[in-house]
Amino acid sequence: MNRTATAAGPPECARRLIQLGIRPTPQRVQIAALLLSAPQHLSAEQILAALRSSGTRVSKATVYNTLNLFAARGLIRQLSVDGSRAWFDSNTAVHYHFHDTDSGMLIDVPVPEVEFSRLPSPPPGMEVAGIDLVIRLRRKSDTDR
Amino acid sequence: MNRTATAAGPPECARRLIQLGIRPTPQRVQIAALLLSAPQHLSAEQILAALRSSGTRVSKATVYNTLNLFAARGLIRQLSVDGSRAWFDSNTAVHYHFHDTDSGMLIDVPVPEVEFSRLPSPPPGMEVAGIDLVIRLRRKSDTDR
DNA sequence: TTCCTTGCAAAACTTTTGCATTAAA
DNA sequence: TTTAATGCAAAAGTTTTGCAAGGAA
Repeated sequence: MNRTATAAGPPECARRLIQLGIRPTPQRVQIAALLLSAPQHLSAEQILAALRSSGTRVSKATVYNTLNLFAARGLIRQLSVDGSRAWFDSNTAVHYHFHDTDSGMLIDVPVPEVEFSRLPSPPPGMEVAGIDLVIRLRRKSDTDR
Repeated sequence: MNRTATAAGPPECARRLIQLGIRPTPQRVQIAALLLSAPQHLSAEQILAALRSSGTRVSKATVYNTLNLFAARGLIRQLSVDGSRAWFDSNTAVHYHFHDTDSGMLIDVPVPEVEFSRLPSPPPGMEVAGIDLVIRLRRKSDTDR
């Protein structure tokens, strides 16, 4: 089973939604097609703007409802890298992120590029549900080069 | 120089604010004293409530202004572990976190408990400003034990 | 018919801002 | 006297909710 985002047209998206038990309404299929067209990070507002400018009729509430639904079913992943807004990541494979502090841009870091030689054991009765790693970047200052 | 939060009364807090070039007004000293009384994670609203219930007269705007100021000067650290609100961490030493997905609670993970044997190099012209690691926890389900 | 989905507006929540007032250097 | 900090309320930004209307099963 392919868990990473791959280019997918609306028909393929509709199929994937059905697999997840999600009724493939036009709005949902459009949102899925946009997100899954490539591995990327989009905000709710960006998705709303993109859909509307491409002629899709959709409301803000539906965008949020749909994104939350997709995230709950594991089709996408919600990220909290800065406090200002949520980012929705179409790459659901386990991976990490670079975060450019200046521009706010996110860049995927594939799993093989990070290796933990030591991790703490979770408290009793708890288990690890996932690991979020954000490597914060800043522009090199001229004096440092 | 001690960079970790340590129990500190108002006089010691005032001294520390002055060191950082921050004028030690009563509100600022109270907020610092609350946060630095122990390593902990507090939200702006929690801080406002705690100060008011202890008799300190302070406004919401001042709490936010002060927390942002403290974070900018490195006295505390702002965390984005869930999208809903900012958490302010009085432990400014480099460290990581456990995050209990159910309760929302945060637990510090000291640096020695995590070891990276491999990390990606930053893109050209960029340097690493910091690493945020959040280990998300969930209650072990009964069937798993 | 029955259930689910959508859209719209309003509400809720967190955080920031404008501005008059107050306090400190 | 001059600058900086505070408080209040309003504004701004993001996300959620209530509810009527529409559409699919």
